[in-house]
Order: sequence, then structure tokens, then C-alpha cells
Amino acid sequence: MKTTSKTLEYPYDVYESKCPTRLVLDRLADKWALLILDRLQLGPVRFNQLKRDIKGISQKVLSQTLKKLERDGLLSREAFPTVPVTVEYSLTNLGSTLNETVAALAHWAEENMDAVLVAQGEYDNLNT
Amino acid sequence: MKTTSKTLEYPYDVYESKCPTRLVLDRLADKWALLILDRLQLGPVRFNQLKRDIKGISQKVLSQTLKKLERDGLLSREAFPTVPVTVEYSLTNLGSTLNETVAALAHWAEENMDAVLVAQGEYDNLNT
DNA sequence: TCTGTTGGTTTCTTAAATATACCTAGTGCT
DNA sequence: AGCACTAGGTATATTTAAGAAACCAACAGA
Repeated sequence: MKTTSKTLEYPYDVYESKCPTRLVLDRLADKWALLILDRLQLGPVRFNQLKRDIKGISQKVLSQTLKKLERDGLLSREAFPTVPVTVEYSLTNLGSTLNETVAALAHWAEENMDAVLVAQGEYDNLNT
Repeated sequence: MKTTSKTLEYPYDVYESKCPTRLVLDRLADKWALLILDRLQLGPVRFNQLKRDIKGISQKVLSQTLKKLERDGLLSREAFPTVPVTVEYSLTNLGSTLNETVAALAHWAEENMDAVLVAQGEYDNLNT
């Protein structure tokens, strides 16, 4: 009754609960992380600029998410000794390999929003 | 100080907090939703089979997530009057348009896990 | 001195995730 | 009849995370 994995090319399997890939998937499967990674694709961005661009994110969650993404090697943090201090976040090479995937996900929502709204309307109609 | 959107082809913008695309991104940016969508790519799967395959998911969360994805029109639920009842979940056409994107994200984790683990080790070393 | 900036952290409240137990309806075993 | 077992869930309780708001340091300018 074993589920056959789609590919056996890699030693990891996201379907396994204790697989470390689950931790990574959990990091990427996060609204804020995706928006941050998407926003950084055009170049380095500073902390408060990110906060302004990604509307609705709180300072705390932005700070936490940036730290986690930095720890995972997806982005790097650079502080400049200006006054006030300037902190720039940019994608690492590893983070850049996610560009297309992240953009695809973020923008699928924009492209297919209408279809989703229609589906929700129908569903809500049927279920009173 | 307005952030220029990458494309202006669609009337929605995920960077806007009140944009309905945020709701969709929030749905997709979920570990369990991604794993479910990925698992359904090969064909219809029954409730308990999903529960067995996606290791670590609780019955409650599976049930909730399936309902949300069904409401959004990404998958469909079909109950057969067998004994005990058989319930099959399968991707809709809309859901299928996510195939590549979802697979890419889930399997990026498998492909790049090693690099992430190295980055985490270095980060943890530097920060005591 | 009072205000404003950048880049955070701390605290508190509220929402969600997880684990656990339970439920319904039916089949087969003994 | 009584018990165990299946599929596909719900209900409840506990743990965790998210969100809002305030606070902080280090300066600059008025």
C-alpha cells in the first residue's frame, strides 16, 4: 500500500512527515514569505520599503519572516552604517532559483481570481 | 512613492492587502493545500488515502482544507453510495492549471534541501 | 527639547493549528 | 445479539502562531 513517489531522483520526500523538506515547504508555503521573495526579484529592498510595499504585513511578522528566510539561505541581509542605519535585503543565488516558481504562484492568483470568485459564489449558493 | 507592479495585465494586485487575490494566495500558501493539490495530480484520490499519503495531516485539517479548496473551485468532491461510502476528490480544470506551479514548489524543496541545510548550519554557527 | 527617521523587539490579545475523542452507518464474525 | 472494523467525517480541548500596538536605540533637524 505504499504510495509511489513521483520521482525518485532526490533522497527527500515531502510526503514524509519527518522529512526536512517539510520544514522548507512550510517556510515557502507562507503568504508573507512568497510576497517577500517576489518583491526582492527586482533587486535589493530595504526593511521599511518592504513594509510599505507588502501592504498589511506587520513589522513583527516581516522581521521574523526575513530572519527565517535568511537562515534558510534564500536571502541575505546587509546593514550599512549610515544614519539612520540602512538595511538591505536581497535574494541569494539559491533564493533566485525560486523566482519563476514564486512569481507563478503569486500571479496565478491575479490571473485566475475571477474564476475563483465565480466558483465560490456557486459553492455558497448550493450550500445555502 | 508608489510601487510599480511587475505587470499591469490583470486588474488585481497581490501586494494590496484588500485585494481578493490575497485570499487565494493565502489558500495556496499553505503546506497542506499544496500537498493535497500535488497528490491529486495523478488522478482522483479518496479521503483516507490522502490521509495516509500526506503523512502527518490530521483528519480535521484534511477535511477543512478539502472544503476550502472545493469552495475555491480547485478540486471537486464526489460521493458514491457504496458501503461504506466512497468519497473521491479530484482536480478541476481550474485546479489543473496549478499543476506545474505546485509541483515546482513542492519539488524545489526536495531538490534544494541540501543547500538549505548547509545555509542553516552556517547561520546557526555565526549566531552562536 | 520635541519631532521624525530606520530597523527592529516586547507585550498582549485573538485567531488558527494540532491532537484526541467521538459519531453515523453499514458489514462481517462469532 | 454483541463486538470489532471500515469510511468519512465532527466536536472539544490544548498548544501555537498571527496580529495590533507600544516601546526602544541612535541619531538629525527645527
